[in-house]
Amino acid sequence: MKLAVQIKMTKSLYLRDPEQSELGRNIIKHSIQLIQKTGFESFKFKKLAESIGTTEAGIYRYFENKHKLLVYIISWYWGWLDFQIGYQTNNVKDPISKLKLVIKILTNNVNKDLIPSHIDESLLHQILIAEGSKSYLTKHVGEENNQQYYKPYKDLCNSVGEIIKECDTQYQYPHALASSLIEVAHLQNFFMQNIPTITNFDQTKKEDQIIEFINNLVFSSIKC
Amino acid sequence: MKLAVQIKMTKSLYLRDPEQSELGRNIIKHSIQLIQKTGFESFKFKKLAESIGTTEAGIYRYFENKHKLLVYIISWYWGWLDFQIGYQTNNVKDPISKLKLVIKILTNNVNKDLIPSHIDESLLHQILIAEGSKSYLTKHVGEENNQQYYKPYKDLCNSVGEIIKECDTQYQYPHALASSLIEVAHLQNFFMQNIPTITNFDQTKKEDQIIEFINNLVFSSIKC
DNA sequence: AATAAATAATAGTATTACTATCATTTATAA
DNA sequence: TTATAAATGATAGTAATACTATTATTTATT
Repeated sequence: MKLAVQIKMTKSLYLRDPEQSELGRNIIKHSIQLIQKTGFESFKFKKLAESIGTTEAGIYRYFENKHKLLVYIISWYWGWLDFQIGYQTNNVKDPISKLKLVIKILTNNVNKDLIPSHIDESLLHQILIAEGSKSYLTKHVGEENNQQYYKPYKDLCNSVGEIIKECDTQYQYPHALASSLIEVAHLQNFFMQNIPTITNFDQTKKEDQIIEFINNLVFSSIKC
Repeated sequence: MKLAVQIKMTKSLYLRDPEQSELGRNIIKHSIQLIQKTGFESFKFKKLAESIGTTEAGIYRYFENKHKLLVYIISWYWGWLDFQIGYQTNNVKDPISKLKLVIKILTNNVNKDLIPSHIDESLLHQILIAEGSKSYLTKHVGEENNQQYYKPYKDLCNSVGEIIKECDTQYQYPHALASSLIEVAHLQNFFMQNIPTITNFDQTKKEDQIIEFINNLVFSSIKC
């Protein structure tokens, strides 16, 4: 049996743990496919149920509503990225090389080892780009934050912030820079794909220019 | 009669021009209040109609759906900011001072002269922060871009990009930097208000630290 | 005064987001 | 094995929503 990582999830996000059953894993798997294909606004529990071969009620036993399901999926990915950063930078000593690797991981993650088999990493990456900010852009962000919905995201920002601090102990805004670079990586990818005039990136070159842009942005700001 | 600016809007966004009638201006005015108060997801044409004292059908004669109304409002604000930049930097010669002023305007716009009386600038600024990216984060972004929905946004990115170029003619990513700084300004403001651990900003200091953070980010990246 | 345009009033429809109920299957435990 | 509980399937139902359609009334224009 293939080794796969377990990402710790906030219990308040689900009613029944989707990782513990075949139906649960199917909900995650098909949600990722459907959300990526149709966009979150057109994503309906009824369609999801049909594509799995279960009923709406079946889904509702796992997730109270589709917003929580989105937050679950997005959080899972933040947790996954945070794990990847720890795992891939494990034996990198030099903080600058470390931060460069982190930027690369955040911009176009490649390592697909250890990912649970029901999760399609590249679809999930596309969801992050196009739907990620919808997880926190709600009127209930305050309560949801209190209920730890965004813990994996905050942990990730913190991990990246710590590496920034290693590079420049004097830098005043490590967390703001961390959250900015994470968001800018996704945003510029979205713009490159959809509104290319407001970027200077050529889609044929994939994420390479975005990585260069962010490297320049980050390493000019911090003194190292 | 007070002087007010006219922002040129894309015709495909509305069925009837809301600036040309009392009802239309009321739709804009009350939309801004309601969206800010309840968030876009809970914003309903029925509630909007009630608060104006008209009927749902009345709103639908101006806007096909609430997404178009959101894009209209957001676009109006991009147009307004673009105008503000031109107006306020008009007699600033030094490109660096100009760019600093632009960053300030984008982060917390203050000048409320010339704004049409039915538009509440500070509410609109809050909407930009919390709902702005929903205008383009849709599966139809491609078609909507073709229909010029984002023209004011692209024009603004272009104006800012041009000023960046003035500061450093060699810099490779002026548009990407422009769109990034616009978005980061809003994003960090949102995080400061709602998920403060992922920023390094103290809300009591308002936007001053955000401005400093972005100044540092931008002026380290470009050589000047 | 005649005509057109904008608005108000009302009703109706398909879809959606959920809740409730009960029967059946599957897992667990005595 | 049998008893029991837990998970799932099947079906139905409801309130709210995002629109569309129709007709009457008011307001503006010629």
